[in-house]
Amino acid sequence: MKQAAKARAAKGKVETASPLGRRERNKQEKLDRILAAARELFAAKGFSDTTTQEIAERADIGTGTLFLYAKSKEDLLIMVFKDEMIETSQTALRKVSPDTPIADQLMQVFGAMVAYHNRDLPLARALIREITILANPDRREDVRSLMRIIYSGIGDIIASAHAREKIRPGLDLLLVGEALFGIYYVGLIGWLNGQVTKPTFLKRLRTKLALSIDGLRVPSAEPAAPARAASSRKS
Amino acid sequence: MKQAAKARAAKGKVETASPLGRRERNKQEKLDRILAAARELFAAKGFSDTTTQEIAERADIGTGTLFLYAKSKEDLLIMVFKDEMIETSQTALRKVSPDTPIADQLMQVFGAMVAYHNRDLPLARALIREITILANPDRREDVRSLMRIIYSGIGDIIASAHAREKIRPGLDLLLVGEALFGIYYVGLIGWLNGQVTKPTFLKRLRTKLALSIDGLRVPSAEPAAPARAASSRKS
DNA sequence: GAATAAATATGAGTGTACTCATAAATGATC
DNA sequence: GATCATTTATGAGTACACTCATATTTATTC
Repeated sequence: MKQAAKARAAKGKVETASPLGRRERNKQEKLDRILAAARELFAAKGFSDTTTQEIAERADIGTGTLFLYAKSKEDLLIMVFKDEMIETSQTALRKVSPDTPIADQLMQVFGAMVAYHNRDLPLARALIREITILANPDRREDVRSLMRIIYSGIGDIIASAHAREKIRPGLDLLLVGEALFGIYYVGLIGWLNGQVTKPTFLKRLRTKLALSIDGLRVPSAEPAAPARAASSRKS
Repeated sequence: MKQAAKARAAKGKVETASPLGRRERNKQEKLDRILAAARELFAAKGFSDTTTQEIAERADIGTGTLFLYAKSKEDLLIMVFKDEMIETSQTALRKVSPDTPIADQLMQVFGAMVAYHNRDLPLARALIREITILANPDRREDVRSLMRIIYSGIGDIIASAHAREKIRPGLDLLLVGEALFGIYYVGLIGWLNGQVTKPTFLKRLRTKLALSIDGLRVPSAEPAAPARAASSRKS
């Protein structure tokens, strides 16, 4: 990989030498290489110490090409993070007994996320970082896709729990998704802030979660359309 | 102001012409000018369309000097925003009758914040934007001060309500602060996202707030030290 | 296989937040 | 008022995310 990039850089434009240019490879392959490069570099050097140049180089593409596949550097992060987050939560859920109450199931998943966060900060911070998109009104579309990812991951959990009849039918998935994300977020702040210890945080979290789930009303008038994206993943 | 800056730019280094250079002014004056310049420009052009060069020019200082008074462009935003947010919440609270239940008082304050947000988006977005600090571990100190601001503002509200005996003594202020901030945050996402209408959001908010306040347990073992910063503002 | 159109790739170029070596001002001591 | 030390100011310079005019490949039609 590195060698290929170097060769390219040394030779300048390859025109007649290699009949197999990089363009015979299809878009998916290229995207895969980009994401792999990003994942490796983010994990090795951290997000802010990784430059888009480096990612492009490692993926063996031009600088500009990178931005045909991702709208921004942060876009790359969320793409990489998405898979890991969903995988983490689903792996955690698989270990939980079906008899466990829903609140505890969610706690397990959340615990796994937290553990993952501790293990691999540079990637996990993507979620928080990406939120900055909110500050830029031109990029609402990105926010929507971010939320779709989050709802998708959390929605899967809820849907799974629902299939085991541990949750009331008709519960507004979106609402729970929001609450869980919000709790995750708020907890993170307090935690990083150093003002709340881990056990305290987890205790509070448990309380809030129980409240959120046991106390929620099902909004009967609303069709709850936005949440459908989450449940349509595997139905 | 503009003229002064222009004159400076035209002449280059002013050495003998004006015996009253800018250095006779003390730091506070300079900071005030910087914040005023930032406030005006952010409001007029928006955050991202305002350059640090412009702010420096309007404040009649060098580019580098700006960064002696604020660690970053976003730092300026949070400084400007802090005052307005606290003022907004306190003004709102002043209009509420003492007989109003605490949940409704909070709702009033929150409504004022939302109204403010609608009225002056560029500044209000600072709060969300500043959260990006979390992504940079070198700036934990900044996060702490941000949270102190938020707790301070919300803490004042709670403290005030508490003085009117509409809230149980011993209620964990920090917890409520977290919850309110989290709710604000989550609501904002859904709102900007266009997936939740304003009335729906406010209805949900009311439900959640009631839950947070009526359902919370007071953690008796904890001294609740972090919340003290909020109440020490005026005691 | 020539000609044309459409899609995709490229990297030098651009804008801007932030830095840093240098300079100026201020204060202290004699 | 000369000398040194400390604080504060400066703007040209730097680094890096992202753009855009141009080039290259692929697809299509004859």
